[in-house]
Amino acid sequence: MQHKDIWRGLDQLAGQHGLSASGLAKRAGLDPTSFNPSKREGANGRPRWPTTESLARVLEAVGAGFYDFAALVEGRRGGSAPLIGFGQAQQDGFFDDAGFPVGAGWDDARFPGLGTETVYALQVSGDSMEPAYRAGDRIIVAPGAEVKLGDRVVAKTAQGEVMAKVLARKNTRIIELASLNPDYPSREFKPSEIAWIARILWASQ
Amino acid sequence: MQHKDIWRGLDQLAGQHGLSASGLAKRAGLDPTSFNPSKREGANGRPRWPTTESLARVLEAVGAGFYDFAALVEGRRGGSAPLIGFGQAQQDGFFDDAGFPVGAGWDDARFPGLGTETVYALQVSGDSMEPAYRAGDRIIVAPGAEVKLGDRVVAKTAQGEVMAKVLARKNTRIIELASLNPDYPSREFKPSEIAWIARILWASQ
DNA sequence: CCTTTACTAGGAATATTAACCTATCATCAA
DNA sequence: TTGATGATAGGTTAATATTCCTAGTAAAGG
Repeated sequence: MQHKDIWRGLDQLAGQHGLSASGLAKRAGLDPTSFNPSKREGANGRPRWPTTESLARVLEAVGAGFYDFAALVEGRRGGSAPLIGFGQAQQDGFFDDAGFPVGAGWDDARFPGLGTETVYALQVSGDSMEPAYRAGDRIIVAPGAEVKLGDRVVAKTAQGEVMAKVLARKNTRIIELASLNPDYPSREFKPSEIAWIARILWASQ
Repeated sequence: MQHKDIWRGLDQLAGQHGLSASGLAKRAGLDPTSFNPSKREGANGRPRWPTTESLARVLEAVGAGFYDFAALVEGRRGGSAPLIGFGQAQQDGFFDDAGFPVGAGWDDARFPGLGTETVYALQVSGDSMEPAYRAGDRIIVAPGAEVKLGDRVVAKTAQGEVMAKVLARKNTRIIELASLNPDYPSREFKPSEIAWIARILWASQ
């Protein structure tokens, strides 16, 4: 996080409420010159950081949350995390001594299902889905997500059976659902025999 | 947002990284006394607000985001979803016609790693981790999470190797990491040969 | 067009936090 | 048990942000 990110967040917050930075400061009971663009860096080029007290006053004045403000500052929504490949993870500089991610080499990856879309979880019992899913595992399912061939899915038949499978084939005449365990045979259905198919996004470990 | 919320957030952030507030300040290159409980209010009772510059340094030092910190400050708890078992899912009344969850029978389940704690993602390449993880899969790892026997973990050796395993045994003399594929043998290490172990929370599907 | 208000730059004074320092107690390792 | 380190309280100094003020330009309204 850079100081200019905070200033940008303040500008965006002001904009969301139809205000200038000056107007935002005024509404918060601060001096209207407080957030002047010219005052965001000192004459020596040193960045000026708005205080958390000023931020709290501003957020109070426009009825916004700190969490919402932080999303503006970071230009991000929920459901993302730093990401690298296993290969890069072998190199120095990606983890601190305690194993936490550090450094600039991490991408920021959005993760499907972890933002605001509707998801639900199903808990596995028994061993009928091993080795893919063990008893007690929880899978996160996104009913609104696009489903492609090869995706792991939860499907419900017209008869009411709910199962976890792999979508092997889907066309106007047939829906083939392969077993998660390749030792078991695929099952084929007519489209009318399937009530819905939803993509599995995540499995707990 | 009150000033004490920010201090609480800082304390929680410190705790997540196994630090005291003093240790957190120190790690951020600030004076270790900066966040002393005694300095959070002035002698006249006026609240003291940490500067955004100090926050930025702290977040940089522990690799956390401003957004994550804001969630701590506001006590926000993301990362939950409706949950039922696969058995219940066979019954009527849990899904609408399009497969979205409906009805009152769903529990609300919190999901580790999907709220505010620090997590990162590693992307799998190649087929060396099948059948547990396929190429392109992403696993979510929580460096601060408690690790128990039987957990799937990412471990880094003192030599720098990073691997995904199952924690089979851990005591003062030996750390045994079992392969995710039971056809492969376990590996045993002296504790000094392991730099860190972090729990895998989720695998993409 | 004129007046008022808003926005912005810039400087000095004021207020507040961080840095620096000292001291004490607690914890950990040898 | 001893010594080193960490955590905490508390005081002083240095650094930094806000407030207050002035002035110019822009925008809005009559």
